[in-house]
Amino acid sequence: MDRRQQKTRAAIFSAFTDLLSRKSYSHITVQEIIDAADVGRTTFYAHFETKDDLLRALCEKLFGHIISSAADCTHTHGLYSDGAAPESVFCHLLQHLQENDRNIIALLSCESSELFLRCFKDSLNGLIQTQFADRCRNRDIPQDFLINHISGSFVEMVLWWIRGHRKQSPEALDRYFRAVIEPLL
Amino acid sequence: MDRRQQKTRAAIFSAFTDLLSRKSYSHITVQEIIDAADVGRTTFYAHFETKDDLLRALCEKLFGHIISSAADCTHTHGLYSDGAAPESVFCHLLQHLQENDRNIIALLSCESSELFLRCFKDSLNGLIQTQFADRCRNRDIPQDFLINHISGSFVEMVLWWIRGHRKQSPEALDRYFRAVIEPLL
DNA sequence: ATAGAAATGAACAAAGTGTTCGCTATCAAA
DNA sequence: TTTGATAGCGAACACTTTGTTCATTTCTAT
Repeated sequence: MDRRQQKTRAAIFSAFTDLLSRKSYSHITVQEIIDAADVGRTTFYAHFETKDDLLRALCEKLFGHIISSAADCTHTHGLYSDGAAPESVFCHLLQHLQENDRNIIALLSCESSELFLRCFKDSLNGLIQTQFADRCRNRDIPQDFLINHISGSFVEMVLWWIRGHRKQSPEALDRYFRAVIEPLL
Repeated sequence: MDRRQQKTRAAIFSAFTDLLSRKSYSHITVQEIIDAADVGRTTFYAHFETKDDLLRALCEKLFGHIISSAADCTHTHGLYSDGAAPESVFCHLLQHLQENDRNIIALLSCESSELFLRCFKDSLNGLIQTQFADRCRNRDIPQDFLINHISGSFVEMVLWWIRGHRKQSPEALDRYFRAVIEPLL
């Protein structure tokens, strides 16, 4: 791909992320993004159809990366390394977040975090579904209820963690999470 | 209060709710709300400062009602005195939703449901805190983690339920939920 | 019946949207 | 190094939306 394209695309993403940390999505104008990214109006619209399209692209980039990275981790380590090693997909995800992977934390703590959280959960749901399908054949609770419960409460936990300024280590959080989830498997 | 005020306020809420079922919050214009509610432009701005203000007022009305009703239920036993009396606050909340209380379902299933879900969870958090504060102090899991886990996964469950077209009865849902939550208390 | 409150519609400036057009700068490949 | 193609630029565009003002009409509470 043309270097120029990459450069403007990156500038737009960066400006957008930056603006999101200061004001809500709906109050950000395309004009502001253009000004902050210092690109021509025409250039913006050559890359993205609308502001919504930009948001979609950003979500895709962010969560596509983090989820596929987590999926890779399960191929090499398995979903849980029961007992012995402290490594779980959840811990892996949390560590990625802790490292502020691609400024994802900023987006999950911004005023419009719902947008990203919802997207995060959707991505996560797919991951959990493929990885957990066999493991949660649980008594009288429907499987998709359980899948939803796991991905839903993981996302809610992340939000709680971030809102509380990430005082806990990923490992501690992982312990808490497993304490509330593992009894169900 | 002046009847005219109540009437326009209701007309605006109704039009807004109606529009939300068809398009996303950010794509709804004040002009559309005005047209749908059939009120003057000046009248709208006499009632609400902005579209955001209208959203806030709507959330307040909806969740203020449902939560305080649930809180009351815990004090007044015999509200539903037949055989299928709700045994938990959760069941009570679900039954309220099932009765499509104030069109709340429409708002929780609309394109912009994140906005309402987040507000729902915030209201719920207060309720859960008062209800469960004494019951969940028995572990190496922090109490506010647990409170967040409960309200968070309840809200996520409601979303799952609504997205799946509410096939389960409130009672069945309540059983599932208690199955994943009660082991922790 | 009337004073005060509420609703109305027209008009307004300001800001934002998404598009077109002609021009320039940059790139990749021959 | 030349060259054709691609990307970016900025001005201008017609358009919509916003939030406000103001004079006027209608309703309501007492």
